[in-house]
Amino acid sequence: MTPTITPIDPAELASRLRLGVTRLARKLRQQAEPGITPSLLSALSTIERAGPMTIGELCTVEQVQPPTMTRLVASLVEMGMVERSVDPDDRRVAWVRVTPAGARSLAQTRKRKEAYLAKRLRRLEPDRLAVLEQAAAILDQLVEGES
Amino acid sequence: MTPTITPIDPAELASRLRLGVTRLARKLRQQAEPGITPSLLSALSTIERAGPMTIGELCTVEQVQPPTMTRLVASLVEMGMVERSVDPDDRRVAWVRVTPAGARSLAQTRKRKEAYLAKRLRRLEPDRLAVLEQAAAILDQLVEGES
DNA sequence: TGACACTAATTAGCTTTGCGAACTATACTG
DNA sequence: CAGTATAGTTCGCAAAGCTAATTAGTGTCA
Repeated sequence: MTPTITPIDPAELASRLRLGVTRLARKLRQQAEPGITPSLLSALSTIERAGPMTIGELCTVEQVQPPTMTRLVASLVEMGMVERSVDPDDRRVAWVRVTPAGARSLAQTRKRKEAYLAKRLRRLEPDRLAVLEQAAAILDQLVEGES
Repeated sequence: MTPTITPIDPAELASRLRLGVTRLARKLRQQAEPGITPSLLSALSTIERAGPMTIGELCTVEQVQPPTMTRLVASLVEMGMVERSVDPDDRRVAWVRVTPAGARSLAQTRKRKEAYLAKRLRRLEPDRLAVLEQAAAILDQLVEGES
């Protein structure tokens, strides 16, 4: 479908992709449940997926500076979603891990949070879904190899 | 390429797409030039693209509540990027349009702002670029038909 | 005409998220 | 042991978003 003969201009694509991504991100942000915000959810979700990890690792994955992550983690701890512990070998390091309550909340919350997007995705034809499926993987890589 | 036989689960895709989009949006935000922020640029860009428009129309396109857009437009006016005028037929309505200075700044700024993304896109193989090209269009539609 | 409802945009006040700079505590190294 | 490096934290600030309440202008209809 739509085989592209003319080479794609990365700058042009960057322009359009940036707009689309920014708007979708904004729309997703609006779907936040009361209590857990998108940033908190994103961090929590990463912690669950990547297992116990340090604040620094979290910063890298979440593309956020340390002060921001310190605050996000503090919120999650206060909510009982996450536990901190000091590394016995290097006491500067803080490990974080999801609590059972956190995992439970994550499952429920994730479902609701993504309902908005899923609802819209369900209206798409299968081949468009397939495009987005591939795009999701590419987007991940795009940000991953990072300085 | 990569024909998907198994049907794609929209919920699953929603999860991954949300993470990728959120992170990329965050990374893009960090590339802001001093002076013009991503939100301002997005609004300015929309005004240029969609011609003179009202604040309300801008809110719809930008997926933002009126108070937010009022503030963004006020900033743009203060910077001389945009001009406001009162609709003579309905004096509640405010029209906004890009000034020549705004267009100029937009061209420069856009180039720099998208350099980050374009730089990464250039590392991709053509067929991956093609996927993102299609994805960009789909993302636009996804948010467009909206309640 | 005058009262009432509706609409476009603004103002006010709050929250979240992000940053950089400066600091603390711990670990490493020569 | 002095100096340097590293992991997180605290502080203060700014941007961007929201809701609720307000202002100003339009439209309706009795």
